[in-house]
Amino acid sequence: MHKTLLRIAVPSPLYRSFDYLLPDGTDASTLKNGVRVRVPFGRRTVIGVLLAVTSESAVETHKLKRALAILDREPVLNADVLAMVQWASDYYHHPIGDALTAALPVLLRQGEAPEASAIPAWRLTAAGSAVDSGTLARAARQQAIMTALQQQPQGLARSALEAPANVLHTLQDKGWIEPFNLEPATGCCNTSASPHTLNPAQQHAVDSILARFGEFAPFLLEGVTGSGKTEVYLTLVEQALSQQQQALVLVPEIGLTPQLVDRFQQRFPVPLAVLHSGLSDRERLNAWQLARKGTAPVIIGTRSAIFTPLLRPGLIIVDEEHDASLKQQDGFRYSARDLAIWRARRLDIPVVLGSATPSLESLLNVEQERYQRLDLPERTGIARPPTFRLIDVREQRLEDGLSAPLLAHMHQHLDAGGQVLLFLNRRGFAPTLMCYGCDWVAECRRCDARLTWHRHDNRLHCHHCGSQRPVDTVCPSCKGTDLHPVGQGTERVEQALAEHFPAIENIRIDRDTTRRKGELDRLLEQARSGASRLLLGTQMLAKGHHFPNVTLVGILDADHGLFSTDFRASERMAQLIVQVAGRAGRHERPGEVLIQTCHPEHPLLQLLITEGYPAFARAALTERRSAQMPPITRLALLRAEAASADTAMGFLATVQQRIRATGLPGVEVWGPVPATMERRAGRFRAQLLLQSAQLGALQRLLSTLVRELEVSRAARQVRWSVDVDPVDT
DNA sequence: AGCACGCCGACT
DNA sequence: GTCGGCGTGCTC
Repeated sequence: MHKTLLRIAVPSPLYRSFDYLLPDGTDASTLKNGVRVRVPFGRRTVIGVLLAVTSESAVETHKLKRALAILDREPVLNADVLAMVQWASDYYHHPIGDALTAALPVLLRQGEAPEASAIPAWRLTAAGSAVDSGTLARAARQQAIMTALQQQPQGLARSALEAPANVLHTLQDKGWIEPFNLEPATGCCNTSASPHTLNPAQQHAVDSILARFGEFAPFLLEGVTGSGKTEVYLTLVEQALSQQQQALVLVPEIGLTPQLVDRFQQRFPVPLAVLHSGLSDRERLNAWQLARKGTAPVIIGTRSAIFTPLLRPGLIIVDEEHDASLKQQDGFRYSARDLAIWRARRLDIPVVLGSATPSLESLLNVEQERYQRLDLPERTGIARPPTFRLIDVREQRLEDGLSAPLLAHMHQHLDAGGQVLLFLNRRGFAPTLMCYGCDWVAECRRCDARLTWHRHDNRLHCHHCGSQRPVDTVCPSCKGTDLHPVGQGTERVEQALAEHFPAIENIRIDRDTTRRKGELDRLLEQARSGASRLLLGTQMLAKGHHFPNVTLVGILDADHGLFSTDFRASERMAQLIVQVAGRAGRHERPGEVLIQTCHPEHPLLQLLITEGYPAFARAALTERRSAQMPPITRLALLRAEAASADTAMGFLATVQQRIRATGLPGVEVWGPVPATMERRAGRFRAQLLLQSAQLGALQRLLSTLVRELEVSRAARQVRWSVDVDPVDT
């Protein structure tokens, strides 16, 4: 029997592939797995991906339809990516067609040819170059465009300008700007190959990894902030390039900053393929294509870049491997870090996981000798590590969240000419609006959450569903007017800073102040240059930015992570504290870190500040071991969401009984329990926790579960999903 | 997820 | 009389 059937992954939420007859006049022997195929599916026509050419089908031959057309000669997904997605679809229990869809650039899903093509762009005309954009002070949008283009003489992609078409056309009518096509793979090669010397630890790390080029070898590169991890990455990438290989670099969302890209761009005289969320579909396809064709030897991207096909793969780097954004939080819930390991094994290449604060998962892998650990203990230059101190705020009267000792230290450091960075992971003015008459608090109508008062628009915002409304002036409960903001957000602290330090310019960096494109860069530049000496911000400020003159870091509220229902909360708190602290004392001046807390006696917090992250991590791992929690055991969640709490909980209760009845050895079932925030955007959420010491047992249970749920009538009353290795529970 | 079929309530 | 509400079923 000839192999004449096509096994196709079709974009749908179904946990199976579909078989088709060959299109008319097609020779099956020329087909390669991974090509796209247009097929009839139900009453529609869709684009699927060829998984295999086969001779047998579980479906009777007369029921098979004929595929309409083969869209590619060469696979859009090469063998390793195709295999990786199939493995991930299995492991994360996500439908194969949907998983493959997530791996393909949008334009390829829509049937476009996989060719790079020109990008619509704008540049200045000769007349435009002569214009003083200061004269456009009354037309802010036009001015922004002109300024941007004057900084980029070679022109900017339409999508990078983020300007409405009518404004562009106004400028075109004035004869100042003109449209043109930006060719793919241009705009590279301004390399300024500076000589760089590595310190002994860096050199040792580089040598160890280089020795394993060409084979599968996972490394954990543990380097404190400022120890020069990036320089190690650059040297390794340089080596890969010199061996005609490509390097794939994964970074967390917030880590993919223009500074990082610049650093790579300046080092290598080659086109970079940069994959970030701001790209248009066309730009994304182009970057993807440059990677696949081997034109771009270096690919930098966030989570989804792990699916980029590479012609000559040589090295994978995952920076900030502990970062939660490497795990997709909805739909196809894969971990880009874990897939990177899988892919490197399949490709027989080294993979480097880098972090100043490694995940307990990776540390356990080191302990079990699955990963080789490489340490970068020293800070580069003459910088010394910062000193830590806890401030017990139970004994303090807090003025707008700032304790007296913290204020005193701030004065000291500012007087000495230093820069001060304050970290508060809460935006808005106050996280609560409370009635002092009856203790009523303003809550979201659609979520189980309090509303945050934002002063800039004087409205109450829900940070979970995005809804907002005017601030109450009368208490809806007791009709009193004694309503007060309680607690501190960054807006409130910003105001307090202005009162305490009127002579010192401060800047606030959070999602609200950086909404406009380019604003984050502008503020960061202002911080870096020292123009502002008081820096206040949320996570955005904590991750990956260098502020050489910061000598004091204040963490305004460390308590969030100490007592939480999520077993990973303390790990995340520790990582954040270390990361924020890493902003201090990076130059000649030693830094100081002050942490405000109501629980200065907390053992993990104590350990963290007295002995550092490695000691903290060892203790946390011991805790996980006695609690039988990941990474010692494996975890999966069955999540359910419905319009009513009873529906969601009832469904999970049925599933739980079903599992109990079947009696699966080795798997514990906990719950169902309502989610941490049970109601969100008007929907009720609950989850069932499945835990096992054996991955195999857990996986088998999930497989049967998913197969049953797919056809279960009860399951159609809810929205359910499986989350393997969840990062928040 | 789409998309159609199907069987009951208020409208031109 | 029909437009349309969303329950149910199916996709090689």
